[in-house]
Amino acid sequence: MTSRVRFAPSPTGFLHVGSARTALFNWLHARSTGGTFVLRVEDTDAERNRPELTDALLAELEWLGIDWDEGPVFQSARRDRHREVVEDLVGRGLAYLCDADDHPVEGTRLVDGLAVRFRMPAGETVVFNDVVRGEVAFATDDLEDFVVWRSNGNPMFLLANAVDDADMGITHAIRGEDLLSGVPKVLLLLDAMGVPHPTYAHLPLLVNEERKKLSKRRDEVSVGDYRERGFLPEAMVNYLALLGWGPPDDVEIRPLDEIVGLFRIEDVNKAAAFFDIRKLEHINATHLRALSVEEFTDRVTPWVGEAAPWPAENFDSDRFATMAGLVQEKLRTFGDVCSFVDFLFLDDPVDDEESWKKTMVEAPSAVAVLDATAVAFADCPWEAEVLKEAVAAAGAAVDLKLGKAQAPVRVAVTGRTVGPPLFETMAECMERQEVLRRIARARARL
RNA sequence: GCCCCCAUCGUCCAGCGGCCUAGGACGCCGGCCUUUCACGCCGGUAACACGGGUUCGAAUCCCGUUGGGGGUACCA
Repeated sequence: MTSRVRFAPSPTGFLHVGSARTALFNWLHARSTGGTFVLRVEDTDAERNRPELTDALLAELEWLGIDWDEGPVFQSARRDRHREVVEDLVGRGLAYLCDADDHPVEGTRLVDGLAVRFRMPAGETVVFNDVVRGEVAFATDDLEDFVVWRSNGNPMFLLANAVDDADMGITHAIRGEDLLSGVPKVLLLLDAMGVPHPTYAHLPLLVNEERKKLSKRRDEVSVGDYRERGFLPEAMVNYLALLGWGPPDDVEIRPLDEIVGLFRIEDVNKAAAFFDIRKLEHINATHLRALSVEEFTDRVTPWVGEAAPWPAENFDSDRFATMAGLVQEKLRTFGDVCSFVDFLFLDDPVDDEESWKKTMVEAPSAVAVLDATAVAFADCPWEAEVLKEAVAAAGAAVDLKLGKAQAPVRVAVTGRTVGPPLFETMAECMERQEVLRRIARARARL
């Protein structure tokens, strides 16, 4: 039998990184076993359900490259079927009506104002074998009669979940560990319906630095936020795959299709995993460097658009394209790009205080280097190699190697100690007069 | 409170009874390379929670303790 898995998010309007990891592991299992990946939107809570929230969710999945074979199926559209199952349960005495005070009510007709509770059998043990956790057992005596149908005429998610998994032929339910304790109830429902159980695999939770489940309130959990900060989808899924699973050959950074070939749901480990953004950044930077210059330039361009710190009319796409190749290997995320190229499009470079202090105030030779450089730059050929020699000579005159000598020039021209290769940048992207003006501007401040 | 789950470097992953004086990656600390930073390379730091068993032999199996987490809604 070929596997059928499902990702069943509730429509919250954004994709949580934990949900994305769950979706990814389901997808990986489907793709690595030739199975089917079904998308199901669990929107039984009508009050919170809005179509645009689902759209946002699907867009993020698509961005990550997680595609689905069936769906999205909306649970709310299956209400009649859920009701039918509940009525059957009530009819057979396996569930009963109850009022707002939770008092049982005689009768078998589902009416507004009355909820339905499933009758928990006494003295039984529900056992199941979880793919990642092994055998798990619950005593029914520890469980209470639970609501399967709400008094407002909608099914509870446990009921809808059980019915839909059964009807859709789901073979593997792969999801977060926070849902583990709901399993016995679902199993009892499945038994009552007389259908087989899917195989469960409960993934370890993603936690924050306090080892608590990632929360929307205090943690950065939105996949969309990472996208907007300039993370690549291929880096995002690569990192997510590493949370709770590891490749057998220890090669962590690799394309998704390779992971598909290596992934096995039974290799997933049990312990909670900390979402470490520093490692994500490292993986992102590595994927970034692997891009061709053309593709890098193409994909980074949105980050030098509207949000950029310079006047829009100053932007020059040709100069930026030249610069792109020089900064690609230095970025960790696309979001970093402006700080590497802003000096090209700003009327005056930013004056980074730390940089100024270190290379100008605390460097006694700064004045000499700047003056000598200005003289040399005034009428030399405007080529990287020539500019480099000029600064080297200016430095040598005061006993400084090129590394030290270029620092004040770099800060005068770009505003910062950190940036792209200086001489190439000046030769290829800047006018001689502008460079001289900036050197003079810095000189005037000393 | 009750139920369930978890426990290897700061972090993620490897280890599934002997190959472990515990391996890889991120981070961190040195060094090299170098026009800054970054990249790359070299080296270093750092862990089997504790206590009992089982076994010739345990990070690996069992029990307990401690610690952490999740669940306990007419949310999903």
